[in-house]
Amino acid sequence: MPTNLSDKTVGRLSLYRRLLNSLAKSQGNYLFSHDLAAAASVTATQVRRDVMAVGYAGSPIKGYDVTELAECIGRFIDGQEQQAVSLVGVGNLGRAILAYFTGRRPNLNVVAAFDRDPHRVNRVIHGCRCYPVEMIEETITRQAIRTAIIAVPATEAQPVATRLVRSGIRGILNFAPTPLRVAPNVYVEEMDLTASLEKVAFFARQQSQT
Amino acid sequence: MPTNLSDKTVGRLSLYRRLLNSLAKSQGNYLFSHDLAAAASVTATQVRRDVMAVGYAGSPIKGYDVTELAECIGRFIDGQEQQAVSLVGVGNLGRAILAYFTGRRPNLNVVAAFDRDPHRVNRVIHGCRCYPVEMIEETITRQAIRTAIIAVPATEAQPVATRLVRSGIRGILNFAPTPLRVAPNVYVEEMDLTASLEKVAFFARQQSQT
DNA sequence: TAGATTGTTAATCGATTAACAATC
DNA sequence: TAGATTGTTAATCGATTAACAATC
Repeated sequence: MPTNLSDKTVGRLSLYRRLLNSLAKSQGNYLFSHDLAAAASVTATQVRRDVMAVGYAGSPIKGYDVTELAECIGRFIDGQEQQAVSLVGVGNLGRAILAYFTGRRPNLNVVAAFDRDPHRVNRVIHGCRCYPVEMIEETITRQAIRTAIIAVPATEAQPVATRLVRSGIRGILNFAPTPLRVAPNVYVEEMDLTASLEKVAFFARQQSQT
Repeated sequence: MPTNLSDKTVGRLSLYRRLLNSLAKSQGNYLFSHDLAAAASVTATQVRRDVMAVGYAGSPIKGYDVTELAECIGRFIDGQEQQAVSLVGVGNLGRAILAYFTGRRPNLNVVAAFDRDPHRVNRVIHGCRCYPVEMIEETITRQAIRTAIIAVPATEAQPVATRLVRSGIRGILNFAPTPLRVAPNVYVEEMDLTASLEKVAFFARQQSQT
Protein backbone atom coordinates (compact mmCIF):
# COMPACT_ATOMS: atom_id res chain seq x y z
CA MET A 1 0.00 0.00 0.00
CA PRO A 2 2.72 2.57 0.87
CA THR A 3 3.96 3.41 -2.58
CA ASN A 4 7.23 5.15 -1.74
CA LEU A 5 9.47 2.86 0.22
CA SER A 6 13.08 3.87 0.62
CA ASP A 7 15.96 1.79 -0.59
CA LYS A 8 17.15 1.10 2.93
CA THR A 9 13.74 0.15 4.26
CA VAL A 10 13.32 -2.53 1.61
CA GLY A 11 16.78 -3.88 2.40
CA ARG A 12 15.95 -4.11 6.10
CA LEU A 13 12.61 -5.79 5.39
CA SER A 14 14.39 -8.41 3.31
CA LEU A 15 16.70 -9.04 6.24
CA TYR A 16 13.85 -9.18 8.77
CA ARG A 17 12.10 -11.87 6.77
CA ARG A 18 15.14 -14.12 6.80
CA LEU A 19 15.79 -13.48 10.48
CA LEU A 20 12.16 -14.23 11.31
CA ASN A 21 12.38 -17.60 9.59
CA SER A 22 15.43 -18.59 11.58
CA LEU A 23 14.26 -17.02 14.85
CA ALA A 24 10.95 -18.88 14.65
CA LYS A 25 12.83 -22.16 15.12
CA SER A 26 14.89 -21.17 18.13
CA GLN A 27 12.37 -18.86 19.80
CA GLY A 28 8.60 -19.07 19.93
CA ASN A 29 6.12 -17.92 17.32
CA TYR A 30 5.87 -14.43 18.83
CA LEU A 31 8.62 -11.84 18.93
CA PHE A 32 8.88 -8.31 20.30
CA SER A 33 10.39 -5.47 18.34
CA HIS A 34 13.57 -5.52 20.37
CA ASP A 35 14.11 -9.24 19.69
CA LEU A 36 14.07 -8.58 15.97
CA ALA A 37 16.10 -5.40 16.48
CA ALA A 38 18.85 -7.29 18.29
CA ALA A 39 19.09 -9.89 15.53
CA ALA A 40 19.15 -7.26 12.80
CA SER A 41 21.51 -4.88 14.61
CA VAL A 42 19.09 -1.96 14.45
CA THR A 43 16.94 -0.16 17.02
CA ALA A 44 13.53 -1.36 18.16
CA THR A 45 11.95 1.85 16.93
CA GLN A 46 13.40 1.24 13.51
CA VAL A 47 11.84 -2.23 13.47
CA ARG A 48 8.45 -0.82 14.48
CA ARG A 49 8.65 1.80 11.80
CA ASP A 50 9.61 -0.71 9.13
CA VAL A 51 7.00 -3.26 10.13
CA MET A 52 4.39 -0.52 10.13
CA ALA A 53 5.38 0.26 6.54
CA VAL A 54 4.25 -3.14 5.32
CA GLY A 55 0.94 -2.65 7.08
CA TYR A 56 1.25 -5.41 9.63
CA ALA A 57 0.07 -4.69 13.17
CA GLY A 58 1.53 -6.28 16.26
CA SER A 59 -0.04 -6.62 19.66
CA PRO A 60 1.23 -4.79 22.74
CA ILE A 61 1.10 -8.01 24.72
CA LYS A 62 2.08 -10.75 22.31
CA GLY A 63 4.26 -8.75 19.96
CA TYR A 64 4.50 -9.85 16.33
CA ASP A 65 3.29 -13.19 15.00
CA VAL A 66 6.44 -14.50 13.35
CA THR A 67 4.76 -16.57 10.66
CA GLU A 68 2.24 -13.93 9.68
CA LEU A 69 4.78 -11.12 9.63
CA ALA A 70 7.19 -13.14 7.50
CA GLU A 71 4.40 -13.89 5.04
CA CYS A 72 3.29 -10.28 5.02
CA ILE A 73 6.80 -9.05 4.22
CA GLY A 74 7.12 -11.78 1.62
CA ARG A 75 3.95 -10.73 -0.17
CA PHE A 76 5.16 -7.18 -0.04
CA ILE A 77 8.65 -7.71 -1.43
CA ASP A 78 8.06 -10.60 -3.78
CA GLY A 79 4.73 -9.57 -5.22
CA GLN A 80 2.36 -12.07 -6.77
CA GLU A 81 4.26 -14.16 -9.24
CA GLN A 82 7.79 -15.47 -9.54
CA GLN A 83 10.36 -13.03 -10.77
CA ALA A 84 12.99 -13.98 -13.32
CA VAL A 85 16.55 -12.67 -13.12
CA SER A 86 19.26 -12.57 -15.76
CA LEU A 87 23.03 -12.52 -15.32
CA VAL A 88 25.63 -11.07 -17.66
CA GLY A 89 29.20 -12.30 -17.22
CA VAL A 90 29.90 -15.89 -16.20
CA GLY A 91 33.47 -15.51 -14.97
CA ASN A 92 34.65 -16.46 -11.49
CA LEU A 93 32.38 -13.95 -9.83
CA GLY A 94 29.40 -14.65 -12.09
CA ARG A 95 29.55 -18.39 -11.43
CA ALA A 96 29.81 -17.79 -7.68
CA ILE A 97 26.75 -15.54 -7.85
CA LEU A 98 24.87 -18.23 -9.75
CA ALA A 99 25.78 -20.83 -7.16
CA TYR A 100 24.88 -18.43 -4.37
CA PHE A 101 21.36 -17.70 -5.56
CA THR A 102 20.47 -21.16 -6.79
CA GLY A 103 17.63 -22.40 -4.63
CA ARG A 104 18.10 -19.68 -2.05
CA ARG A 105 15.04 -17.60 -2.90
CA PRO A 106 12.21 -19.65 -4.39
CA ASN A 107 10.59 -16.62 -6.01
CA LEU A 108 13.80 -15.21 -7.43
CA ASN A 109 15.49 -17.37 -10.02
CA VAL A 110 18.36 -16.65 -12.36
CA VAL A 111 16.87 -18.08 -15.54
CA ALA A 112 19.30 -16.80 -18.16
CA ALA A 113 23.02 -16.07 -18.17
CA PHE A 114 25.06 -14.41 -20.90
CA ASP A 115 28.74 -14.43 -21.73
CA ARG A 116 31.05 -13.49 -24.56
CA ASP A 117 33.33 -16.49 -24.21
CA PRO A 118 32.34 -19.29 -26.68
CA HIS A 119 33.55 -21.89 -24.19
CA ARG A 120 30.93 -20.82 -21.66
CA VAL A 121 27.87 -20.39 -23.84
CA ASN A 122 25.28 -23.02 -24.71
CA ARG A 123 25.95 -24.84 -21.48
CA VAL A 124 24.04 -25.17 -18.23
CA ILE A 125 25.99 -23.76 -15.27
CA HIS A 126 24.63 -24.25 -11.75
CA GLY A 127 21.27 -25.04 -13.31
CA CYS A 128 21.18 -21.91 -15.46
CA ARG A 129 21.37 -21.83 -19.24
CA CYS A 130 24.19 -19.68 -20.63
CA TYR A 131 23.60 -17.80 -23.89
CA PRO A 132 25.94 -15.73 -26.06
CA VAL A 133 25.71 -11.98 -25.43
CA GLU A 134 24.25 -11.47 -28.89
CA MET A 135 21.04 -13.02 -27.61
CA ILE A 136 20.53 -10.55 -24.73
CA GLU A 137 17.81 -8.50 -26.43
CA GLU A 138 15.93 -11.46 -27.82
CA THR A 139 16.03 -13.60 -24.67
CA ILE A 140 15.19 -10.87 -22.19
CA THR A 141 12.39 -9.45 -24.29
CA ARG A 142 10.87 -12.87 -24.99
CA GLN A 143 10.95 -13.94 -21.33
CA ALA A 144 9.93 -10.47 -20.14
CA ILE A 145 12.77 -10.35 -17.59
CA ARG A 146 12.95 -7.13 -15.55
CA THR A 147 15.95 -7.73 -13.26
CA ALA A 148 19.61 -8.22 -14.18
CA ILE A 149 22.96 -8.79 -12.51
CA ILE A 150 26.09 -7.41 -14.18
CA ALA A 151 29.35 -9.24 -13.48
CA VAL A 152 31.49 -8.23 -16.44
CA PRO A 153 34.78 -6.25 -16.48
CA ALA A 154 34.50 -2.52 -15.82
CA THR A 155 35.06 -1.51 -19.43
CA GLU A 156 32.10 -3.53 -20.68
CA ALA A 157 29.64 -2.68 -17.92
CA GLN A 158 28.18 0.49 -19.42
CA PRO A 159 27.46 -0.89 -22.91
CA VAL A 160 25.97 -4.02 -21.36
CA ALA A 161 23.77 -1.92 -19.09
CA THR A 162 22.54 0.15 -22.02
CA ARG A 163 21.58 -2.99 -23.93
CA LEU A 164 19.84 -4.44 -20.90
CA VAL A 165 17.76 -1.33 -20.33
CA ARG A 166 16.85 -1.21 -24.01
CA SER A 167 15.61 -4.79 -23.67
CA GLY A 168 13.29 -3.90 -20.81
CA ILE A 169 15.43 -4.38 -17.69
CA ARG A 170 14.31 -2.03 -14.89
CA GLY A 171 16.59 -3.10 -12.04
CA ILE A 172 20.33 -3.81 -12.11
CA LEU A 173 22.66 -5.25 -9.50
CA ASN A 174 26.08 -4.04 -10.66
CA PHE A 175 29.23 -5.85 -9.55
CA ALA A 176 31.40 -4.12 -12.12
CA PRO A 177 33.68 -1.58 -10.41
CA THR A 178 32.26 1.42 -12.25
CA PRO A 179 29.06 3.39 -11.74
CA LEU A 180 26.38 2.96 -14.40
CA ARG A 181 24.50 5.76 -16.06
CA VAL A 182 20.99 4.70 -17.02
CA ALA A 183 17.56 6.25 -17.41
CA PRO A 184 16.03 7.53 -14.16
CA ASN A 185 13.31 4.87 -14.23
CA VAL A 186 15.91 2.12 -13.79
CA TYR A 187 17.03 1.18 -10.30
CA VAL A 188 20.73 0.42 -9.95
CA GLU A 189 22.39 -1.08 -6.91
CA GLU A 190 26.16 -0.75 -7.01
CA MET A 191 28.17 -3.60 -5.47
CA ASP A 192 31.67 -2.20 -5.58
CA LEU A 193 33.79 -4.87 -3.92
CA THR A 194 37.00 -2.90 -4.30
CA ALA A 195 35.61 0.23 -2.70
CA SER A 196 34.11 -1.83 0.13
CA LEU A 197 37.34 -3.63 0.89
CA GLU A 198 39.29 -0.39 0.78
CA LYS A 199 36.83 1.17 3.20
CA VAL A 200 37.22 -1.74 5.57
CA ALA A 201 41.00 -1.63 5.30
CA PHE A 202 41.01 2.13 5.86
CA PHE A 203 38.91 2.03 9.02
CA ALA A 204 40.73 -1.06 10.30
CA ARG A 205 43.99 0.82 10.01
CA GLN A 206 42.52 3.88 11.69
CA GLN A 207 41.11 1.83 14.56
CA SER A 208 44.30 -0.06 15.24
CA GLN A 209 46.25 3.19 15.36
CA THR A 210 44.19 4.65 18.18
CA MET B 1 44.71 15.13 8.38
CA PRO B 2 40.89 15.19 8.71
CA THR B 3 40.43 12.52 11.31
CA ASN B 4 36.73 11.82 10.97
CA LEU B 5 35.93 10.76 7.46
CA SER B 6 32.55 9.26 6.82
CA ASP B 7 32.00 5.81 5.48
CA LYS B 8 30.54 7.12 2.25
CA THR B 9 33.26 9.68 1.67
CA VAL B 10 35.97 7.01 1.83
CA GLY B 11 34.01 4.85 -0.60
CA ARG B 12 33.71 7.70 -3.07
CA LEU B 13 37.40 8.54 -2.75
CA SER B 14 38.27 4.95 -3.56
CA LEU B 15 36.12 5.23 -6.66
CA TYR B 16 37.61 8.58 -7.70
CA ARG B 17 41.09 7.16 -7.60
CA ARG B 18 40.21 4.35 -9.98
CA LEU B 19 38.29 6.69 -12.26
CA LEU B 20 41.20 9.13 -12.33
CA ASN B 21 43.58 6.42 -13.44
CA SER B 22 41.36 5.45 -16.35
CA LEU B 23 40.33 9.02 -17.23
CA ALA B 24 43.96 10.11 -17.39
CA LYS B 25 44.44 7.86 -20.41
CA SER B 26 41.46 9.04 -22.43
CA GLN B 27 41.44 12.68 -21.33
CA GLY B 28 44.30 14.98 -20.47
CA ASN B 29 46.19 15.25 -17.22
CA TYR B 30 43.83 17.91 -15.85
CA LEU B 31 40.18 17.42 -14.96
CA PHE B 32 37.45 19.69 -13.64
CA SER B 33 35.17 18.68 -10.82
CA HIS B 34 32.26 18.08 -13.18
CA ASP B 35 34.33 15.68 -15.32
CA LEU B 36 35.01 13.53 -12.31
CA ALA B 37 31.43 13.97 -11.13
CA ALA B 38 30.03 12.69 -14.42
CA ALA B 39 32.22 9.60 -14.31
CA ALA B 40 31.36 8.86 -10.69
CA SER B 41 27.64 9.67 -11.03
CA VAL B 42 27.69 12.29 -8.29
CA THR B 43 27.46 16.09 -8.24
CA ALA B 44 30.39 18.42 -8.86
CA THR B 45 29.95 19.94 -5.41
CA GLN B 46 30.22 16.51 -3.89
CA VAL B 47 33.50 15.94 -5.72
CA ARG B 48 34.87 19.28 -4.52
CA ARG B 49 33.89 18.50 -0.97
CA ASP B 50 35.47 15.05 -1.09
CA VAL B 51 38.67 16.23 -2.73
CA MET B 52 38.94 19.00 -0.16
CA ALA B 53 38.75 16.34 2.55
CA VAL B 54 42.02 14.74 1.45
CA GLY B 55 43.67 18.15 1.51
CA TYR B 56 44.38 18.47 -2.19
CA ALA B 57 43.82 21.85 -3.80
CA GLY B 58 42.82 22.35 -7.42
CA SER B 59 43.22 25.42 -9.54
CA PRO B 60 40.29 27.50 -10.78
CA ILE B 61 41.77 27.51 -14.26
CA LYS B 62 43.39 24.13 -14.72
CA GLY B 63 41.24 22.08 -12.39
CA TYR B 64 42.78 19.05 -10.69
CA ASP B 65 46.08 17.46 -11.65
CA VAL B 66 45.00 13.87 -12.27
CA THR B 67 48.28 12.22 -11.32
CA GLU B 68 48.82 14.24 -8.18
CA LEU B 69 45.24 13.86 -6.99
CA ALA B 70 45.30 10.09 -7.55
CA GLU B 71 48.52 9.84 -5.57
CA CYS B 72 47.15 12.06 -2.83
CA ILE B 73 44.02 9.92 -2.47
CA GLY B 74 46.20 6.81 -2.57
CA ARG B 75 48.42 8.01 0.26
CA PHE B 76 45.31 8.89 2.19
CA ILE B 77 43.45 5.61 1.80
CA ASP B 78 46.32 3.16 1.69
CA GLY B 79 48.56 4.69 4.30
CA GLN B 80 52.27 4.01 4.37
CA GLU B 81 52.85 0.30 4.16
CA GLN B 82 51.10 -2.62 2.51
CA GLN B 83 48.06 -3.95 4.26
CA ALA B 84 47.42 -7.67 4.64
CA VAL B 85 43.93 -9.13 4.38
CA SER B 86 42.61 -12.50 5.51
CA LEU B 87 39.66 -14.49 4.17
CA VAL B 88 37.51 -17.00 6.03
CA GLY B 89 35.49 -19.41 3.90
CA VAL B 90 36.88 -20.71 0.60
CA GLY B 91 33.65 -21.91 -1.00
CA ASN B 92 32.37 -20.73 -4.38
CA LEU B 93 32.04 -17.16 -3.21
CA GLY B 94 35.32 -17.14 -1.27
CA ARG B 95 37.29 -18.41 -4.26
CA ALA B 96 35.68 -15.82 -6.53
CA ILE B 97 36.62 -13.09 -4.06
CA LEU B 98 40.19 -14.37 -4.00
CA ALA B 99 40.36 -14.34 -7.78
CA TYR B 100 38.78 -10.89 -7.86
CA PHE B 101 41.28 -9.22 -5.56
CA THR B 102 44.40 -11.01 -6.76
CA GLY B 103 46.65 -8.37 -8.28
CA ARG B 104 43.92 -5.74 -8.38
CA ARG B 105 45.18 -3.54 -5.56
CA PRO B 106 48.94 -3.69 -5.08
CA ASN B 107 48.73 -2.47 -1.49
CA LEU B 108 45.90 -4.76 -0.48
CA ASN B 109 46.70 -8.47 -0.60
CA VAL B 110 44.80 -11.45 0.70
CA VAL B 111 47.66 -13.27 2.37
CA ALA B 112 45.84 -15.95 4.35
CA ALA B 113 42.63 -17.90 3.79
CA PHE B 114 40.89 -20.24 6.21
CA ASP B 115 38.41 -23.06 5.73
CA ARG B 116 36.92 -25.93 7.67
CA ASP B 117 36.98 -28.39 4.78
CA PRO B 118 40.10 -30.63 4.92
CA HIS B 119 40.08 -30.86 1.12
CA ARG B 120 40.65 -27.12 0.82
CA VAL B 121 43.28 -26.50 3.48
CA ASN B 122 47.04 -26.63 3.07
CA ARG B 123 46.73 -25.68 -0.58
CA VAL B 124 47.43 -22.51 -2.49
CA ILE B 125 44.28 -21.11 -4.16
CA HIS B 126 44.60 -18.16 -6.54
CA GLY B 127 48.00 -17.48 -5.03
CA CYS B 128 46.78 -17.51 -1.44
CA ARG B 129 47.66 -20.11 1.17
CA CYS B 130 44.66 -21.82 2.77
CA TYR B 131 44.87 -22.81 6.44
CA PRO B 132 42.49 -24.78 8.66
CA VAL B 133 40.20 -22.60 10.78
CA GLU B 134 41.95 -23.80 13.94
CA MET B 135 44.91 -21.66 12.90
CA ILE B 136 42.97 -18.36 12.71
CA GLU B 137 44.21 -16.93 16.00
CA GLU B 138 47.81 -17.99 15.54
CA THR B 139 48.14 -16.90 11.90
CA ILE B 140 46.40 -13.54 12.23
CA THR B 141 48.21 -12.62 15.42
CA ARG B 142 51.61 -13.63 14.07
CA GLN B 143 51.18 -11.72 10.80
CA ALA B 144 49.48 -8.79 12.58
CA ILE B 145 46.57 -8.79 10.09
CA ARG B 146 43.92 -6.15 10.76
CA THR B 147 41.40 -6.73 7.93
CA ALA B 148 39.26 -9.78 7.19
CA ILE B 149 36.65 -10.98 4.73
CA ILE B 150 33.96 -13.37 5.92
CA ALA B 151 32.46 -15.70 3.30
CA VAL B 152 31.09 -18.52 5.41
CA PRO B 153 27.47 -19.71 5.83
CA ALA B 154 25.21 -17.47 7.93
CA THR B 155 25.21 -19.79 10.93
CA GLU B 156 28.99 -19.69 11.30
CA ALA B 157 29.51 -16.00 10.65
CA GLN B 158 29.08 -14.72 14.21
CA PRO B 159 31.45 -17.20 15.90
CA VAL B 160 34.02 -16.62 13.16
CA ALA B 161 33.72 -12.84 13.62
CA THR B 162 34.20 -13.16 17.36
CA ARG B 163 37.36 -15.21 16.87
CA LEU B 164 38.67 -12.74 14.30
CA VAL B 165 38.16 -9.75 16.55
CA ARG B 166 39.80 -11.58 19.44
CA SER B 167 42.80 -12.16 17.18
CA GLY B 168 43.17 -8.45 16.44
CA ILE B 169 40.99 -7.90 13.37
CA ARG B 170 39.60 -4.33 13.31
CA GLY B 171 37.75 -4.29 9.97
CA ILE B 172 35.45 -6.93 8.50
CA LEU B 173 33.86 -7.24 5.07
CA ASN B 174 30.93 -9.57 5.71
CA PHE B 175 29.38 -11.55 2.86
CA ALA B 176 27.44 -13.83 5.18
CA PRO B 177 23.72 -12.99 5.05
CA THR B 178 23.46 -12.04 8.70
CA PRO B 179 24.49 -8.89 10.55
CA LEU B 180 27.49 -9.21 12.86
CA ARG B 181 27.65 -7.96 16.39
CA VAL B 182 31.15 -6.91 17.35
CA ALA B 183 32.87 -4.42 19.62
CA PRO B 184 32.31 -0.76 18.67
CA ASN B 185 35.96 -0.30 17.71
CA VAL B 186 35.58 -2.78 14.85
CA TYR B 187 34.35 -1.54 11.50
CA VAL B 188 31.96 -3.91 9.71
CA GLU B 189 30.79 -3.55 6.13
CA GLU B 190 27.82 -5.78 5.35
CA MET B 191 27.63 -7.21 1.84
CA ASP B 192 24.21 -8.82 1.84
CA LEU B 193 23.82 -10.17 -1.69
CA THR B 194 20.34 -11.53 -1.02
CA ALA B 195 19.00 -8.25 0.34
CA SER B 196 20.57 -6.34 -2.55
CA LEU B 197 19.06 -8.59 -5.19
CA GLU B 198 15.66 -8.45 -3.52
CA LYS B 199 15.87 -4.67 -3.45
CA VAL B 200 16.68 -4.59 -7.15
CA ALA B 201 13.88 -7.02 -7.95
CA PHE B 202 11.43 -5.04 -5.84
CA PHE B 203 12.14 -1.70 -7.50
CA ALA B 204 12.32 -3.28 -10.96
CA ARG B 205 8.83 -4.66 -10.42
CA GLN B 206 7.60 -1.32 -9.15
CA GLN B 207 9.10 0.56 -12.10
CA SER B 208 7.69 -1.76 -14.73
CA GLN B 209 4.23 -1.46 -13.21
CA THR B 210 4.10 2.29 -13.61
C1' DT C 1 -5.31 -2.40 37.35
C1' DA C 2 -0.20 -2.16 36.37
C1' DG C 3 3.16 -2.99 33.02
C1' DA C 4 5.25 -3.51 28.85
C1' DT C 5 4.66 -2.96 24.16
C1' DT C 6 2.51 -0.92 20.28
C1' DG C 7 1.68 2.84 16.51
C1' DT C 8 2.81 7.52 15.72
C1' DT C 9 4.37 12.21 16.18
C1' DA C 10 8.10 15.58 17.29
C1' DA C 11 13.10 16.48 17.70
C1' DT C 12 17.56 15.44 16.30
C1' DC C 13 21.14 14.39 13.54
C1' DG C 14 23.93 14.12 9.42
C1' DA C 15 24.62 14.29 4.78
C1' DT C 16 23.63 16.55 0.49
C1' DT C 17 22.75 20.56 -2.14
C1' DA C 18 22.65 25.30 -3.25
C1' DA C 19 24.87 29.66 -3.09
C1' DC C 20 28.74 32.82 -3.08
C1' DA C 21 33.11 35.23 -2.39
C1' DA C 22 37.95 34.20 -3.70
C1' DT C 23 41.08 32.81 -7.26
C1' DC C 24 43.72 32.15 -11.45
C1' DT D 1 39.56 42.30 -17.29
C1' DA D 2 35.90 38.62 -17.94
C1' DG D 3 34.88 33.96 -17.17
C1' DA D 4 34.79 29.66 -15.24
C1' DT D 5 36.25 27.15 -11.50
C1' DT D 6 37.71 26.72 -6.86
C1' DG D 7 37.13 26.31 -1.51
C1' DT D 8 33.69 27.10 1.85
C1' DT D 9 29.57 28.49 4.24
C1' DA D 10 24.43 28.43 4.68
C1' DA D 11 20.06 26.08 3.57
C1' DT D 12 17.76 21.99 2.57
C1' DC D 13 16.51 17.54 2.73
C1' DG D 14 15.75 12.95 4.58
C1' DA D 15 16.46 9.48 7.66
C1' DT D 16 17.04 8.16 12.40
C1' DT D 17 16.04 8.63 17.15
C1' DA D 18 13.57 9.97 21.11
C1' DA D 19 9.26 10.63 23.30
C1' DC D 20 4.45 9.67 24.31
C1' DA D 21 -0.46 8.52 24.22
C1' DA D 22 -3.08 4.27 23.06
C1' DT D 23 -3.56 -0.59 23.71
C1' DC D 24 -3.93 -5.30 25.38
